[in-house]
Amino acid sequence: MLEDSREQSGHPRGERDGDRGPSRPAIADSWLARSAPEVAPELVGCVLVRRVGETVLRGTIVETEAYTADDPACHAYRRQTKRNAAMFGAPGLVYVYQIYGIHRCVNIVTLREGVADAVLIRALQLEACPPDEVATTQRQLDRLAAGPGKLCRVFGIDLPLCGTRLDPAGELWLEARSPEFSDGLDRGELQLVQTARIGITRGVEIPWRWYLKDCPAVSKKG
DNA sequence: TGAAGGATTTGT
DNA sequence: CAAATCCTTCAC
Repeated sequence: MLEDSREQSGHPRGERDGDRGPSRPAIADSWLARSAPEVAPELVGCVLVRRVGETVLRGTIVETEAYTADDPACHAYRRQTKRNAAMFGAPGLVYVYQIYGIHRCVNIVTLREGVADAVLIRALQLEACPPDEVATTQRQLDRLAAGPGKLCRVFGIDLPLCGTRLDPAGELWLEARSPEFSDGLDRGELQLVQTARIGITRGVEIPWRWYLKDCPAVSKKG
């Protein structure tokens, strides 16, 4: 079991006390062996964990989108290429791509090897400000990972991670929803909203975007 | 071999 | 609403 990184002394601001709880169980590849539209809403509430050296960053997923092999918006819709090859891999692989020459976006590959299904992680709710970031207000912290490009920048997710496997012993992995999050959904205190996907030109009508209602860390408008 | 354009973000 | 910015993808 992975221990949280020890608290670094000397961070005068931005650190909060919410990062000491026990880690949730890591999500198994078998759990991801379902179609992307099935997995995507269930990934909301799960935690994306990133380790870079001694630093461990955690963020609750609050917005996702699903892409499938027969979906015209999918990068792998036409055929397998060098860029999208990871999407054809086994569930539990990571697919990272560069967009507009500037940003990176990260996907979780689902379903099964040979079929290009993946879930785009679009926004994270951070519990604490990463050491290299600046967030003096709660609002700034909320917006730090509010978007697929922003969360990759904050988590240091780049192209070398493309094709690697989610692994609690590695640099990137997923943890299951907390009981509190699941209870919140059960009680209706937390609600998932399903809408059309954002920023695409094909498959525009397909409603495969999910986000946490009223969450301040969701990209654009909730 | 070349050009178009993209699962975005930011500022005007 | 347009720029930034780069490399994959697809057409010639």
